[in-house]
Amino acid sequence: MEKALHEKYMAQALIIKAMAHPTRLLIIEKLSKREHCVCEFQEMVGADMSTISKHLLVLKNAGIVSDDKRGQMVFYKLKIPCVLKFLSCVETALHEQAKAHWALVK
Amino acid sequence: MEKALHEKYMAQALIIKAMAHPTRLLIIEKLSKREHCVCEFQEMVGADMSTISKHLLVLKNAGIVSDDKRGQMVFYKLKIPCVLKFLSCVETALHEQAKAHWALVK
DNA sequence: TGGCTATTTGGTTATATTACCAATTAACCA
DNA sequence: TGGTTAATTGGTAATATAACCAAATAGCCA
Repeated sequence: MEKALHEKYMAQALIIKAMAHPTRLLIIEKLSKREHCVCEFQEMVGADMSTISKHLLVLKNAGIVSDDKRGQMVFYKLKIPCVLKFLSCVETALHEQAKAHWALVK
Repeated sequence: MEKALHEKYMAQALIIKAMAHPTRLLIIEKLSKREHCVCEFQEMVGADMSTISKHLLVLKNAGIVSDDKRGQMVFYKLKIPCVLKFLSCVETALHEQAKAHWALVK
């Protein structure tokens, strides 16, 4: 593959890879409604806070979320709302798959 | 996290993870124009054919592409075209990031 | 049938990702 | 100041991913 082209796909993959984890998808979906602090995600997910913090770092490094420290809490918000359209595409695909699977079973 | 919710995010992540690789992004983009056989991708990417074949398997397992054997060749085509909208979202985000970075440098 | 081509599968190794725990940093308040 | 809370960072171990080579499969044609 040509170098410039490869770098384009690398950059795209970086953003997409950042989304490719169940916990991070939950985070993105929650942030689409309103901003949240780290502790809120910890309650929702039930993992160690350091784990949540690292997931948020991945999203931040990819440019998907931004952070804002207020007092001792850090609030995160969604920077690229268009990723949600993609999630609905994925949801549709999953429904199609379920339907196709069901048709085979019958 | 509640079990049903976690499974929803797991299923979504499976599809997204399948996209999260430079070679597979190239494949998706090429397939958005027309179907291609494995050997065409090998030429474009320059990797071992077994590597390409495995990338295509990942996309197929995720339900993103379908395959069709005709003669000794296998043709792949895109099953979920809406993933392309997402790629344009990602492209826009990358441009924004580049702009923001440029503003800092100036 | 035997050889040629396209593709897949199996195996191995190197690298990346993720989760947890422990330690650190930073802000707040008594 | 000292203690408490929110969050991040560093370290480690388990697991997943990706690349290549070699071998197997399947279709074609002489």
